[in-house]
Amino acid sequence: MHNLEGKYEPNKFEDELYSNWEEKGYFKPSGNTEKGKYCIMMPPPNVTGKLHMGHALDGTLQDVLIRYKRMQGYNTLWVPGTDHAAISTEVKIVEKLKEEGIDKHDLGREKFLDKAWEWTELYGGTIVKQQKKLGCSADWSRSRFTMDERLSKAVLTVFKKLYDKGLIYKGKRMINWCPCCNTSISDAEAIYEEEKTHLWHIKYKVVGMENTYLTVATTRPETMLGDTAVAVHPDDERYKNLVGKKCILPIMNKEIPIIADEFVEKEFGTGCVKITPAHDPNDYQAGLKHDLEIIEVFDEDFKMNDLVPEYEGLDMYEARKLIVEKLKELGVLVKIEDYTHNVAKHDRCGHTIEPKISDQWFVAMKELAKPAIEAVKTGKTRFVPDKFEKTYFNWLDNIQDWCISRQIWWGHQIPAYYCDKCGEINVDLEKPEKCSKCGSIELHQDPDTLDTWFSSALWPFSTLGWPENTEDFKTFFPTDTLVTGYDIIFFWVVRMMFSSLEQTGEVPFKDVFIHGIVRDSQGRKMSKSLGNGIDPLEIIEKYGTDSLRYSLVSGTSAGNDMRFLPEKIEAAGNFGNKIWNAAKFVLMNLEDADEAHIKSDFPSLASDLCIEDKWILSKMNTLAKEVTTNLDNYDLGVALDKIYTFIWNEFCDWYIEIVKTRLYDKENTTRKTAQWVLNKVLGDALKLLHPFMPFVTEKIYKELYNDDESIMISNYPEYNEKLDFKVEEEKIEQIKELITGIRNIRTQMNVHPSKKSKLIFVVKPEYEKTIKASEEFIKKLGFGEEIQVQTNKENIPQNAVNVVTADIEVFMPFEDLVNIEEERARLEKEKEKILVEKEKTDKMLGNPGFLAKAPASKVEEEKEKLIKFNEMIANIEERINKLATN
RNA sequence: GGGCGCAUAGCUCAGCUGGUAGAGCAUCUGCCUUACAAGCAGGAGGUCAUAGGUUCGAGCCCUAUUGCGCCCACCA
Repeated sequence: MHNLEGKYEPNKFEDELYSNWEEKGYFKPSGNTEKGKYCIMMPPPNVTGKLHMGHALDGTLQDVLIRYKRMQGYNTLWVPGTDHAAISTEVKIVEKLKEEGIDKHDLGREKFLDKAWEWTELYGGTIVKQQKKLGCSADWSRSRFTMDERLSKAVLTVFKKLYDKGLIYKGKRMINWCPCCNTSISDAEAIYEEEKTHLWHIKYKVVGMENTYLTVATTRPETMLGDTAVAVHPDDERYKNLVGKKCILPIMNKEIPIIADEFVEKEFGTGCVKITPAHDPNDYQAGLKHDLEIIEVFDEDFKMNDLVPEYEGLDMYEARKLIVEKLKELGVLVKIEDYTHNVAKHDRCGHTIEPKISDQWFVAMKELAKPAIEAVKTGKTRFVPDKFEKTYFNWLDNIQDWCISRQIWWGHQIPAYYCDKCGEINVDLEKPEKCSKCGSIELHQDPDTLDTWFSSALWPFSTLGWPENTEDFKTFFPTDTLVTGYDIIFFWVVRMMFSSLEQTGEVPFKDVFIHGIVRDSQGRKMSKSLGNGIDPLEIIEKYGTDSLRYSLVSGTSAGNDMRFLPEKIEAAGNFGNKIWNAAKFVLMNLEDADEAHIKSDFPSLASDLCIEDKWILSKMNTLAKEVTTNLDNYDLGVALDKIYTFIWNEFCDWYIEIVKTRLYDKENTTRKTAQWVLNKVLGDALKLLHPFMPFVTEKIYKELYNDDESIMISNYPEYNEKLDFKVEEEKIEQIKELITGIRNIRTQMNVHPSKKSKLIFVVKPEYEKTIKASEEFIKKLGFGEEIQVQTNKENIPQNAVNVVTADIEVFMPFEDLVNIEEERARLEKEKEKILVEKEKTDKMLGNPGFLAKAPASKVEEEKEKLIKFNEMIANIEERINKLATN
């Protein structure tokens, strides 16, 4: 007796199956080295994060791949883990402390970090539990965290190596500063948003010239206090004579030079730019170039400093207001224009980023980028789909040095120790005993921490134990596939590439399988602020994990965004239900089966196979081949849709219906064979489907094979030449076509299902046997009460309607078929349809170019088609003529 | 400003190296047929954005145009 009772209710068995897999240790590498290894590193989610649709998609794709490879016999490893997510975690903790009325700085670094670890331990398990709920078959025993001791060691090692090589340096640069998080951030962390503001036009008087002014346009009048020049384009005729002179900076009443620089756009505004080297990246560059003084107008908190006592301590917007007032008063404000421009925001907190000159640590990118570009150009690492190579190159070709220091506490503290005496920087994994230069023991560590991506950049090898040459590292590195969204190619993929090449000399992964973003039903990004996010766990709760996974993969293609539609989940659930019921049917009919026979190999049965058995076996065989190809090419959506079609539209709709007559007849000699085929085909179908829908397939598999073995470590179906039955396939396809035709006519004629008719088959001699062998199921599916097979057209009743396929003609006599005209019309329509098809073939064959240049097989195919069309048309015409004579 | 992508059935999307356009949902008709009404059977619905070009043959390759989207740069 099987246990597939009642309806398909995934939530009743999914969790239990998962625990079982985990207990059995199926997620760990098998250690079998015969077929080679296959390794994926899971992109580590934020340790305190919650599973969202993006994770669900990413996790599902990886799980499909890893389960597929595992079943194929590869020594598979999928390493999971979490990321400390420096700034975003620190922000969360600061907020939480604030709720408790505690200020970060009052608490102090040590205690703050204690709190952070507490927090990490408290919430760190959440996302892991959710990933398990998703069915992820990752090796949790190898789970890593970016702040683990071993991973931290890798981080410090890399830092020191790069520093010793001169690829990490410290310097004063203009960097992005987030006034909200009070830290520097990298270019990649800045996102741009359009914002409405104004352009203030201010005139500066030129020194030594009566009534001559330069008018500058600015979006930030408050920074004018720090202006140290006005720039014009060197070719700008309007101002050529003024270059080299000075003008007077209003309010400050000081003379600043008028300089010429090509970065100035003549067409923009007035063609004059005020230069504030301290607060604008371009101005900073100009300042360096022209050796201008750098005057800051803000203090550390971005309040006005004491440059002008009147404004000291004001917030920049208040200061702006007052300064604009003042300019008006002075009569130098020419006009105020509405203006929209892009403003840089911090991707974590959304606060406007300020350019700031600051002492920071950088990774010099130029040299590191070269091998990373080369590795993709030579195909050592390839992107799927390959269009993302362009994105990758585009980023690397224009790469700037990477600012890696952050003024926060949660993260890897920079292993640089300053000598209090001589100022020497000592970089080492641990605090040196004394300064390497002067020998002083007065050393203090740089308080800054590293950008969170610095540690994730090492993920593919640090998780395997590097810099130690561990067994895992030797076995699994370089990894095989990285699965990630296109939105983090810059952040992560690029950085893993150059880090791995620099540290290990090898690419971190062979394939980068890129997916898109999961959007809502209206095509919008899911976001907290919009509140349009769909919680994957709610979907799982309601429809089961398999349904979620199905809907995330079906009908999708690599690299493209997808919309998450509720209807799709429904469809997925229906599919689960369909499989469930099909399995129930099979199990029911296998209850009295001879187990040894069911499990026997194919060859001993070959002679017993009926034509429909061969058809479905052959179909399954082809499917296994195609799905394997598709999965190897990362066409997961295509593979899944093929499996779906096979299970539903071939196996359920046809094969099961066909074999019912054999199964229900206990005396039937081929009954046992039908049982064998059902068992075999369902089993193989489950295996093909398992990577996508692991739970329902496992549940059924266990019932079907009635043993302890898991489908997840069973052998993935492989193409087998012996199961290739092209001829039988073709014959059944034609019978299917015929049955469909019969049903079609019956529907058109409004014949109730309960009314049967005699079916007279007129066939070519080679089909006589086939039809006779298929008599029972044709009768059942074609509503026949009796089947008559003949090779000529004698004795066909006058009141019969007919269906024509290439090789077979079927007549259905209906005593009460009254309207000859209707039947004629139907036949004419039928003929029209075929004529349309035939015309296309005629056209191709009538084309000398086609005959000359198309492949021979294609031409043959067309010729055969033409013959078939002609026969079918002749048949129909004959019928029409017969009707006429009546 | 630079780069990339998309436009296919009412909707959401597939469509492998060019060879007579597919799915799900929605829709229409008929069925509670002993696995499944979350189902079965049968339909209807597409000049593959537009205009050229290459080819015997173009949804697919090339060029231009239109519309939409994304990424990078950041002109004050």
